[in-house]
Amino acid sequence: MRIAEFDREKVLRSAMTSFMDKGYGKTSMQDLKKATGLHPGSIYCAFENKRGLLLAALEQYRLDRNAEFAGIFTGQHPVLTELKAYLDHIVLECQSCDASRACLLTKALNEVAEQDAEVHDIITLHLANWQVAITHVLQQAIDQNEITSDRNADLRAHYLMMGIYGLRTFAHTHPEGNTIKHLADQLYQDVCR
Amino acid sequence: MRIAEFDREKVLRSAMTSFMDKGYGKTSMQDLKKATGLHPGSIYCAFENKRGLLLAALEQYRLDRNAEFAGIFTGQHPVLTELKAYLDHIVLECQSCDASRACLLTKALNEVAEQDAEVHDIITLHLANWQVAITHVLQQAIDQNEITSDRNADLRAHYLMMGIYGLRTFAHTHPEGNTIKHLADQLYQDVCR
DNA sequence: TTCTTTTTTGAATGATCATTCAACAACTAT
DNA sequence: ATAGTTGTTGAATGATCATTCAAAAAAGAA
Repeated sequence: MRIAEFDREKVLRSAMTSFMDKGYGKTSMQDLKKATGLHPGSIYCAFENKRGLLLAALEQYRLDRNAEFAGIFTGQHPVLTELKAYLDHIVLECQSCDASRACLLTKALNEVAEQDAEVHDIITLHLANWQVAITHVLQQAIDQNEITSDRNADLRAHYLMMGIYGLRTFAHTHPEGNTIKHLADQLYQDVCR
Repeated sequence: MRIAEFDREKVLRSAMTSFMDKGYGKTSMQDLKKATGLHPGSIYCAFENKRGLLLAALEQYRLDRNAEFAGIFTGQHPVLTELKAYLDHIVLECQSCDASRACLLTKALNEVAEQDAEVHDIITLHLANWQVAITHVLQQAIDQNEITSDRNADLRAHYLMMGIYGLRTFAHTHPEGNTIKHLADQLYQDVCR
């Protein structure tokens, strides 16, 4: 026996940012070697493939995003307060210098999912889980009479997700100023109206 | 002298759909040869580069989109009626079987714009022009008292664009049913509220 | 027709890339 | 300590790709 020397999470996060910066296709094994510090052979030993590394990175991304979500929706504050904080968090992400480093899911969805059914399914599943979580949040808000029930939680969740997708794309071409913040604020109002 | 044999618009539209289907990076010259019917040498003679072909395809896409826009906003109907028709048109596009063939601009923005400043500028310019056109439409609606002036046309235009970006991404994972239609209808209401 | 210019053809080129592999090193268990 | 197993190294491999090029073909000008 022998234990692998590298820190799996660090390696996967490095791979993640490489894939987000250059895209999956344009990220060469040399890029990945530089980014992760792993030699080609080690990558193939640990992840079988460049594609295997992508799958593992997607899984790590899922874990990270879930942790982030759980860290905001703790239940310690009113649901809507937490939802607002969640949107503000996304705005900051869009405004950060590496906004183009956007979301691994949408990047991979655009670039590889259409050619790779398994990747498509993984991403679709992850997004579906995200939707369930958001629906749950909005259902809580309805149950606690923070918002009305004339539009159900599912509909509101769909709309919120659409808005967040749009915010991210919008940020690609409008990184300056606080346009993003304004849009997010109105999105919040429209979802909770 | 000798005149080129191929139909430039047909070639560019073929290249467009190839780039949209497989992405710019994964579309090989062989793919382009099959799609356009042009041999590699001819492509290099006419467009200098694979990248030159992308630039030409982006320009053709711009022309096509502008024509489409002008065909809907004719001024023959009330502005808001035309805006509704525009959104319905986008919904149909999202629901069509080749929804993944989405928008060349957002695809290229995600895949190549971050690595290629000129492509980024071209896309940003096109999107800015689109924004101006949409703002103009909404300003008309305000001037004609079809919507209130408590939110200005710019803000409304930004929100509409964000929504359309989001619709397209959303459609990638929810092609079924009329969720897209519902979302577009609410987007319309929120923009015009 | 004949010359000139431009396009077309498709094989050749050189670069890049993912992947493999065999030698080597490190760790565990006996 | 030693055998066995597994991770690491980095050069080699074979495939793929964008690009080039020289020969052939087509069209207009003379």
